[in-house]
Amino acid sequence: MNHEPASSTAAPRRRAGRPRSVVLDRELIARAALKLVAAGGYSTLTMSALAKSLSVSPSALYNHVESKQEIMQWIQEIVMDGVDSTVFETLPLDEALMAWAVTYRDIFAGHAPLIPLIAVLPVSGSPRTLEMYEKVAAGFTRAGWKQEDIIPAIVALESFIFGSALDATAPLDIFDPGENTGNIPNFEGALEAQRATGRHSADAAFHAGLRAIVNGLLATSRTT
Amino acid sequence: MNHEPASSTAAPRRRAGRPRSVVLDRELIARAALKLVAAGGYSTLTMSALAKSLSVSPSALYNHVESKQEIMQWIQEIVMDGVDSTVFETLPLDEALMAWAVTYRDIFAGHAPLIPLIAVLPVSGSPRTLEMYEKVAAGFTRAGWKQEDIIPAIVALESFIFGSALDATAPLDIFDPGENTGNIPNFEGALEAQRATGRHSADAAFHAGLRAIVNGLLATSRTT
DNA sequence: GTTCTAAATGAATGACGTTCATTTACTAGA
DNA sequence: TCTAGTAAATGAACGTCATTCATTTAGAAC
Repeated sequence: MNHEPASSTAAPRRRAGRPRSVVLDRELIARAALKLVAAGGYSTLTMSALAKSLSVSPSALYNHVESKQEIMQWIQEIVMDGVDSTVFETLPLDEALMAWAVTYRDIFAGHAPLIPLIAVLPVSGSPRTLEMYEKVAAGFTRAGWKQEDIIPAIVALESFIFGSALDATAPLDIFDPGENTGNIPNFEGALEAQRATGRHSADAAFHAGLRAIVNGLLATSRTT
Repeated sequence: MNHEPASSTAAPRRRAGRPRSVVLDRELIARAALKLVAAGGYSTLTMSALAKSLSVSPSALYNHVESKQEIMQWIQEIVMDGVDSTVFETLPLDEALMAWAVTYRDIFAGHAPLIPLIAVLPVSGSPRTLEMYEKVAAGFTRAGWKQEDIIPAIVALESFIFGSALDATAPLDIFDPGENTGNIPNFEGALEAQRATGRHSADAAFHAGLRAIVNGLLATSRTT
């Protein structure tokens, strides 16, 4: 992971404008947006706040960006770059999948608003995401998987990861039945027993689920 | 599934107003909202469109609703009611989980914008959701599961289901690498092989993943 | 008939994201 | 050195939202 600035479209060269100290470009905007998000969450990421943080007027951003969505995509690429997919080159498939999934979920738990976007976004716009897929696919191939089973396995894992990342942002007491108690003995019993373990239910669920899905996938995999 | 009107707070009785034909109430608003969504998707669900569909001014809605979010929660309850969780009373656990998960995903694939909401919403506000959890928990209990493992298993399954529902809304060609071809032989090979099967990759992934996670959970389950 | 009150009104507000005509100031070519 | 040409920034709009609020309306209760 961790690439250079990597602007797929050549960065605009200093040309003109006002007595500006710097000229906006993709990298600058994306970094500023990420900083804003890091400081105050996604609700503080507005075009005017972003512009202000760059000492520029909101409309100036539109010389470099088509829409706010595009900025979200830039952020997504940077964030995705934090996912460690080198593990597929060093670990056996099952361990690599587990390690990869853990970092993947942890990172996107802090960027939940990106998830509905990513799930629907063509990968063609994100070279780094493609690189990640390549490394994962290589891991499956090396383990002898049938080619046609690889994409579904990756997508299934990602679905679980994204769902778990969303879940990780839920409040701790999300399952508290409140006043609606009485008719739900099995659920309440399970809830109490889970509570007694002292574990975060989201974490317990993610790890149990991850083990299950990885084992399950490997158990049913047909090799070439 | 399928309950009566079920307004937890008593419905406001006809009291006064204008020469209105009907008085707004929770059920009426929720149904109108759902109808709007069914007709034009979530982007068409605005407070003024909703008000117009009820022949009322937007501000009138706020006599019955705290916020648009609350309307979304009402919709969520109705939608959740469509998930069939009676299967746990008739089928063995593994089959019941599969059947339940399939309807769960299919239904929420048509209501993706609800997912980020649900994942974070306290269940205390939704009696029907609690009822569903009770049925699922009962299924696990009946199969002899350790109580403390039940909640994590349910949460893991739900995470996978929600992630898959989001994924189901993605465009068919989401994985098309576009111009970024060349350095990704393993991924492209896997993609081509998957394409050749003629299956929707989202569907293939969901079914493969579901089988894997259910088998994996049952394989590692410790019973009482 | 007077009072009480739930409900509806419509005008106004304040965030947003986004557009556009206009201006600014650097660069390249004559 | 002068002159276009042009990337970039400006600020004043817009349109679309959700939401608020003072005011009005008209049944119900006594």
